[in-house]
Amino acid sequence: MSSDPINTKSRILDVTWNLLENGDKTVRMSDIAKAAGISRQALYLHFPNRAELLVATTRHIDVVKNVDARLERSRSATSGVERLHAFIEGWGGYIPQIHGMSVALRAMRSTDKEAAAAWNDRMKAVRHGCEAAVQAISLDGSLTRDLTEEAATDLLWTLLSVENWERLVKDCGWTQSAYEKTIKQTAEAALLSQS
Amino acid sequence: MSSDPINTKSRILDVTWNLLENGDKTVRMSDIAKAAGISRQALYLHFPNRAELLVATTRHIDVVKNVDARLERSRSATSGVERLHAFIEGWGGYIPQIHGMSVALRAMRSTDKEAAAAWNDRMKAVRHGCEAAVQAISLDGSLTRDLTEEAATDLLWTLLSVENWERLVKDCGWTQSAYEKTIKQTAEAALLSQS
DNA sequence: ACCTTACTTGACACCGTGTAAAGTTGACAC
DNA sequence: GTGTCAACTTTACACGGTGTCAAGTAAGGT
Repeated sequence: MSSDPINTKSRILDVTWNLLENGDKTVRMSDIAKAAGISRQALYLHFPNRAELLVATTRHIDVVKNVDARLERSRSATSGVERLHAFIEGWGGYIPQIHGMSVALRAMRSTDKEAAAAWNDRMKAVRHGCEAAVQAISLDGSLTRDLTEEAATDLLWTLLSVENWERLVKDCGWTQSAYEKTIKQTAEAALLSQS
Repeated sequence: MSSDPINTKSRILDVTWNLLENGDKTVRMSDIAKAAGISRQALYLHFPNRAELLVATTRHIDVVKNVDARLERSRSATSGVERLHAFIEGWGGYIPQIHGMSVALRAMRSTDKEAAAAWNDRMKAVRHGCEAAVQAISLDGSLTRDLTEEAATDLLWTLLSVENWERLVKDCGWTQSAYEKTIKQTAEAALLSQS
């Protein structure tokens, strides 16, 4: 055979992504192998274990979906509130695309240290975005006096969690736009001083 | 031996509870058995499987901590806002005591249907409390016009999730009182009309 | 003395992850 | 056209955790 290893590797990543986002049940290594058209063992020739395969898949999704560009778009905003809106749209709109991934990675957190670290890294990046938005609001002088910048960042970060998106969109059946609209309103109501 | 089965059963529940709240790692059936001073197999004489043991433990905690009384206390509130506050204190103050339990039950959701159902039931009860608070606010005429009663209930329910408590208190290091205070403020800002 | 109840010990099947070893097949080199 | 390398295959097995099964034991009541 001797097929192209790069093709196989990216095919594995695509297939893993697809299974995670569209599959209903838990995705096993054998499921991924079958979907990629290789043996389960061949999977371990490309990735040392399940955790690293999942982590590699997140990175792969990031590249394909260009998450950096998405999140950096909020940098061009002039006012704090604009920045807040842009960030909520950027991150909030990204969540649906990584949701399946996120479920799998979070499920591994309890048993796998590496998976936990990967997820935390990810969340730390989101927190940085939240921090930047809060600082922009603070610089405008419109941050509520009830919260320090740090507390405001924590709160916004919490508001924008994947878990909250899950609950509102998946459990409560909200549309993506209703989610974004209400989160924006809630974030504004919680963070801005009533002028 | 022939020890008292009721004592053994409640000892198992106590020990499970204790391990879940104070243990750092994943709690296995063998851990529980060892802590209860019985064999692993004897556990299966009292509970058919891990899921039912966990579910029974939640019910046990509810009884001991009197969760009903806690949540019903908000019924005596006169205004909608008071009711909201009482509910946030009641449920929000209960979360720390069931947190370990909640982690374990949520971790099982993906693999065990019964565990998922038990957790959902639980959350449905919380949602009822949220609904009652929102209706009280609406009756006062102070619900924001931006949200329907249902959407407001969804939002409050989301705000009061165990996951949000986890993030703010466990991950961000907030105190319990800071958590309660800020959630109250945020809920008010999001749900009340600006008068 | 006998039965019942609450347990014990030991063995084992199942599932999913990860490891190990030996065999196959295609591409490319010389 | 022979040899070698790389990508893969098949088969087999160890491990950890859950759950099952069967036989044995020890205390209490009648």
